[in-house]
Amino acid sequence: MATVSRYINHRETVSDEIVNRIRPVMQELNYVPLVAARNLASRKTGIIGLLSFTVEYGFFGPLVTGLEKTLKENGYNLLVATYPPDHNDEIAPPIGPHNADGVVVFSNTLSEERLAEWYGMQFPIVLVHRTAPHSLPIPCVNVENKTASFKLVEHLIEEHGKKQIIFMRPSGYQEDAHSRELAYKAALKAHSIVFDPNLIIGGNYDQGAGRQAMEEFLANNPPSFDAVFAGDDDLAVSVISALQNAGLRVPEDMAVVGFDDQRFARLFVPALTTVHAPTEEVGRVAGQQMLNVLRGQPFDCMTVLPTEVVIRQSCGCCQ
Amino acid sequence: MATVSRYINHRETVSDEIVNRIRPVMQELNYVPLVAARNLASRKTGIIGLLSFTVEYGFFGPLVTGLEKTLKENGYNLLVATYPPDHNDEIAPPIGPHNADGVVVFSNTLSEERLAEWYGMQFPIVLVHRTAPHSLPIPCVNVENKTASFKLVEHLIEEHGKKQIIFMRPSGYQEDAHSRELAYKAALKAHSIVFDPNLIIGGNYDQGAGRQAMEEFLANNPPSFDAVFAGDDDLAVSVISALQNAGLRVPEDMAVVGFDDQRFARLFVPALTTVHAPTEEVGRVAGQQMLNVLRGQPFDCMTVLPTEVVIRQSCGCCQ
DNA sequence: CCGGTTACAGTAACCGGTTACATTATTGCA
DNA sequence: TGCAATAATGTAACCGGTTACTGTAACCGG
Repeated sequence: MATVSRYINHRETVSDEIVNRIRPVMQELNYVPLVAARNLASRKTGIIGLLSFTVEYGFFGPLVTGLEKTLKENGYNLLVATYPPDHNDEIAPPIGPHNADGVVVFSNTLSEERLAEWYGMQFPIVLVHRTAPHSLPIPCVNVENKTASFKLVEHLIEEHGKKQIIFMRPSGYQEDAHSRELAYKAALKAHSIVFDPNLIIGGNYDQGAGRQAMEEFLANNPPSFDAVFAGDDDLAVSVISALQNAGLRVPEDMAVVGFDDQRFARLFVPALTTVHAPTEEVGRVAGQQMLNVLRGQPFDCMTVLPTEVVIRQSCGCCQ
Repeated sequence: MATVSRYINHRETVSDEIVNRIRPVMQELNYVPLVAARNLASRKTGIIGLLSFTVEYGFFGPLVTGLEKTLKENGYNLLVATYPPDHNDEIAPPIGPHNADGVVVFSNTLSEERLAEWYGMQFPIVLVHRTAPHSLPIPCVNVENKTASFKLVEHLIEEHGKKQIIFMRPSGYQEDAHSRELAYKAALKAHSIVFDPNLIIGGNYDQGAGRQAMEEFLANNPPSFDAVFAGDDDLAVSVISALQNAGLRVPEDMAVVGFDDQRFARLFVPALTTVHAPTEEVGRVAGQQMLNVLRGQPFDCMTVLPTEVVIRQSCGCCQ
């Protein structure tokens, strides 16, 4: 038994003779080791969890692609669970030390106490699009939000002479969104534009309902703005839809820009001016950092992947 | 030990006295049963797998939402793995009897032999967007493709006088696409339009590259068509993009319709005329059928969820 | 030729629960 | 009151691997 185990796991050398004895029998019996038994004995599950605040966001697909690829190549499976904002973190999360070897967290719902608890028991964690508390040296993978957002807003101001720019907060309002908002304010300030708090809208809407936010805003305000910086592309698209419904032309009357450069961004009409975020790469890097932690190898506490402003048509360029 | 186990699993009645003795200790010890141990002893994993040919498709998010919700409510976790067409089904799939209690299959890559093998060993399977071989009475969950597609094409013919309608095959070319194509041909026939095989294009392109397919087609052919039925909304959007790039207006010069009614469909400009497919419901039903199989309860071998034609602008209506 | 190392194979404890079965306490009824 | 039936709890085998440790044979240099 032990020898077969050693053979299967390639842990120690097994003589050719024995191998030749084992292999045909395995074939014949169609033998596949029972994962549960290995798990119990080895105290490992071969599973990495992904705790995500949603799976609907356009971001999710590429993230999983990158993550799953990296993990699968290294013998791990991916367990997926949503952990939406309304989830109660008092009760144990669906994925944790009891059923996984590590968890990638893409959710603000998981409390810092829980993170600290897991960190304390040496349970591997990787955060994506979220920063760890200072006291916890765990890997975080983010995209560069500020510089790109700053440049994007600057583009609206400098190239298109926009002065009254709305910032629309994405629903869920993750950390990313906050950084983008800060950069937006910084860009205004750098160009001596007074920040108007009334021009920050959204934040508490369901997915895809940037349209609703925009419609409500239009209903209550005369169009006292000339551009919209939507916190992500999903939002940008629905904002454009709302504006056009209201009889405004994009980009002629109103510039709209987004963030993420999701798949449809280049296909939309008008093609979205946005910021390209390397989402699949986020997944790959998160997977790699997780592997590093699992193997006790050094890892980066903070990875910031580069982003790039992509100028297309929705800002008014390239007509 | 046994009593604690019984208490935790609520399998048999445990006296209040013992419960009051167990509970505080569990609290104090922060006790969480080790899943691997329960798995080994109970010969169950509490995990349902999802084998999907891709996770990028717009379909994926809602499917997972519905599936995960149903499963989580019943104490199961969701293990996700891609099983793309280039995957070799000779080697054991990443998810199977060795590490899950059942698998939801959304991929053509998993061979019928494998299905038969699993069925033979009583391993629960649910197929989504795929039909089981006749010999295997396992649950399949599909959406109604034919009637809706027929009506959609009929709409193009009757309301908009279209006669040369392209059908664009989605990449991957799942069963759904085939049904839609058949319905397309049927609709042509019903209106005495001769089917032109040159008007079937696409099928082998990467995601989002309906644009490429369209561009190639345009390059080789003068626009000898007046409408496009794209096999799904992803494709429809990229087709529209390609047409507009080529100087054609949609819907004035060319009608384009899709299938799925993905989230962005109503937001796109022009808003997509398409067929609404209840994707999240597919996930829920698939989850429910899986539960039925797991519990030995009766299940439906074929569920066809209703779809509905949604007329918007890309066909030429509602201008 | 011998003691010591090396390479491999075998043995059995162990991982942490579940569950069949045995045991004890309680209840119901003649 | 006594005995069978029932309910609650305890005991220990078992799930199927991994791995520390033991045993054995081949190999090595002196």
